[in-house]
Amino acid sequence: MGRSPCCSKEGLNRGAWTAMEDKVLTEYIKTHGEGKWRNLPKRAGLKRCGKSCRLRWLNYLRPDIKRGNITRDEEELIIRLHKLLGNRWSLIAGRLPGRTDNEIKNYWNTNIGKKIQEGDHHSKRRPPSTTSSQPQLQEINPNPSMAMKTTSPAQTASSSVVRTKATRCTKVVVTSSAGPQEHDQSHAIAKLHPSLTPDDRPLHFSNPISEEDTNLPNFIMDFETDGNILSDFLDMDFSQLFCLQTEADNTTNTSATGLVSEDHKLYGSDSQSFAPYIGSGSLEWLCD
DNA sequence: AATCTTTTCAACCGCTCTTAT
DNA sequence: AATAAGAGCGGTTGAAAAGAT
Repeated sequence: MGRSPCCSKEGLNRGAWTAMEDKVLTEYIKTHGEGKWRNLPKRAGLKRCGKSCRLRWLNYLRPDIKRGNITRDEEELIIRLHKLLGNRWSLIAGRLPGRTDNEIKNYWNTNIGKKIQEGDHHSKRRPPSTTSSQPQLQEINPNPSMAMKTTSPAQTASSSVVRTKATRCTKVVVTSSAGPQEHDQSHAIAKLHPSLTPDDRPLHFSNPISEEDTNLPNFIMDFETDGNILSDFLDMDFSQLFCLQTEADNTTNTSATGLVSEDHKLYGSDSQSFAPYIGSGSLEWLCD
């Protein structure tokens, strides 16, 4: 049986998108919104497959895309979520505001996965977040988007191909030390939520899982036995996880909301939604 | 400076899942 | 219930840039 192809593919442009195509697509979506991808190219006057348009929009043109290298915190989060979810990149991406599944997948394949394979991920402590070829641009460059991506469609009026590739940058002096990031998040959380009791602990999170005896498939099966729990879990804002230490360092009498760093501004402020799970120790396995 | 090798990541492909009819 | 269309996902590929020789 099989499905009919999403488009004839004949007479369609393929490969890298031009600035003009980006502009047309962006304008169209601004006016008409997302969706109806199959018909979109025809309506917008693009010689592209609908799937290609969707991908281009989701992975590059969307206004909320976060530019720049994956940060250490993001990498840790990816590793933890991957431990939990496996290669479900879209789910993982859903926990990292502004990051796309494709970006995370690529990052995993080129950095984390490789490290793990090479066995230099043994040190459970924070791995060198970025490989030698991936310095922390966000900590160095005030405008990471310029370092990471080339000109935006708006900047290039021509219809030349937009080179969106990141430029590799290996010779950078990183001034910030990694030391303070050796965080003990559960400690920080305990400081933030001293009032939480074991009664707050949801059933399915009551047994922290050590790295050694985690049988991931079984664990996920257990995890998924209660769809509501999983749903709630995935609704949490994991991005707040790596905000907590900083906050604990900065203040002891504020709630988990009202985070002020640059990244924090991007995130929602409902860390309370998972605080009960973490504060009770239920998710300490996620924090190592 | 030229050439080769490695790395990166945008884009493609094929499949599955969801929704509409 | 069956079928098709639409949408989304994850794996893979290949062009281009950077590094090595």
